[in-house]
Amino acid sequence: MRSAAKKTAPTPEVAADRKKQILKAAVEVFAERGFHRTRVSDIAKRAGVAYGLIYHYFESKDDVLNCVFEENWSVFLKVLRDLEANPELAAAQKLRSIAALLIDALQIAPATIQVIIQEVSRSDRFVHTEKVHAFEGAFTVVRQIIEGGQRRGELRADLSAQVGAYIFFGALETICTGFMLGHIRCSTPEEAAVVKHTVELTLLHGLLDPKGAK
Amino acid sequence: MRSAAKKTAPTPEVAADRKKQILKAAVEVFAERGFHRTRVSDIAKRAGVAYGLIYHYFESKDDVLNCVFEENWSVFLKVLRDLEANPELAAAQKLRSIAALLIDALQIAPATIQVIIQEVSRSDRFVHTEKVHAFEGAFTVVRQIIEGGQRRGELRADLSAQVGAYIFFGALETICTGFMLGHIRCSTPEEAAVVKHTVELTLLHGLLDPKGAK
DNA sequence: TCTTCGACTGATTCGTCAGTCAACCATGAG
DNA sequence: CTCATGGTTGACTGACGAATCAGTCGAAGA
Repeated sequence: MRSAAKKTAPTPEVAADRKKQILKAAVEVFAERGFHRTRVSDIAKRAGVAYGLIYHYFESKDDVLNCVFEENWSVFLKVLRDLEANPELAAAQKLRSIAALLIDALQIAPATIQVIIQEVSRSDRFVHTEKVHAFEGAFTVVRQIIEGGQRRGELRADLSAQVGAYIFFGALETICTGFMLGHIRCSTPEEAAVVKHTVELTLLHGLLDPKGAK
Repeated sequence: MRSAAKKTAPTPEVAADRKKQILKAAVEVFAERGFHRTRVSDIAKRAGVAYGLIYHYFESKDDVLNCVFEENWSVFLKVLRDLEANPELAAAQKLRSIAALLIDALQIAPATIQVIIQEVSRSDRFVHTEKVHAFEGAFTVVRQIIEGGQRRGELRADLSAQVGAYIFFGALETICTGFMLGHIRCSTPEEAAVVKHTVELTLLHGLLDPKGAK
């Protein structure tokens, strides 16, 4: 009981709890069936809540997806921005950290990652312009990291930071997909280390064997 | 008027033409609005054909998408397999060729690429298992190329070929996405060259500047 | 006790398409 | 000329699912 609230607080955080409860259920079913194939009634059922209540807390089905996205993406973006702004770290180290962040997140909250990657980054790209902007935010950070590294001579200057950032993100995104399909294992710290190591070698050092005969 | 047909050719290839005509229209509208948001009537309208005729040539709306996919993917896959089997080429060269193939295709048939990437590779992954298999085909080829390169000492042996293949494909996929969003320009040979060059440097040589201070 | 307020319910409404089908030509054969 | 064949048409139907809304219930305040 949250009796502490003065007279004007009948349900202080109950509402917040309910909303979270619904969001949690939504993430689960979205991850299982995909946004388009889940009915609002599926979310309600999973949350153990009446159909109509969804519309008490959310504008629409789309709004539910938006909330899932915004709640998580803003956190991710903040971490990214902090990383980028840190002058102590080399560009390579920043990129490594981002990759590690995502790969670790896969173990902690696979469903959430899956929903964001599959349902938000993709679906109806041209309708939800705001989401494209959100992605651009993260994307810009990576581009800036690369550009910074190039200026300081840490990274190759003779490539497009723009395209490089796309490659970096694309690599991570597809690893997430591979994980979801069960093709890439990274559920244990050891497996995750292999993946991180491969990302580092491939993107930072290159696939070519430096000792290799040309 | 197609009066040319002799007596025994009422509709020999007219049917094939019609089918192509519908497929072409379908690719266009799928690219514009996405599979889910296009109505069958949109396809019909674009093709300048009656609604019902779609169902004369195709089982269902899904079947239309399938045909788009299969017609193009099989071609792509064949090229990939031929590349992989060529003992003349170094692994790096094979990977370069694949990247070039895709980047060039972006200029020739952007809508087709877009549909395959956006609508097939993504949507309803777990429903259309056949498509996952198809993708695995291409994906396996890349993994084999990497493994071959590793065996011959051309590529680093201390990384997961599986994950590497995912990174490679992910990079290319996202470049396509960037192109579709208008963020990556590669419509002229010069622009395409920049992109190819960046792919090569990033994935084969690594982002790190070899001269860079550690 | 009575009233208010808002969380909560779920049957109903309403729009949207995918897919069907009966009728319509055009052509070629008898 | 007549019939048959098969491509072609588009109005129609049936299902599905998002969103609504009239109403229930319980707790807090008067």
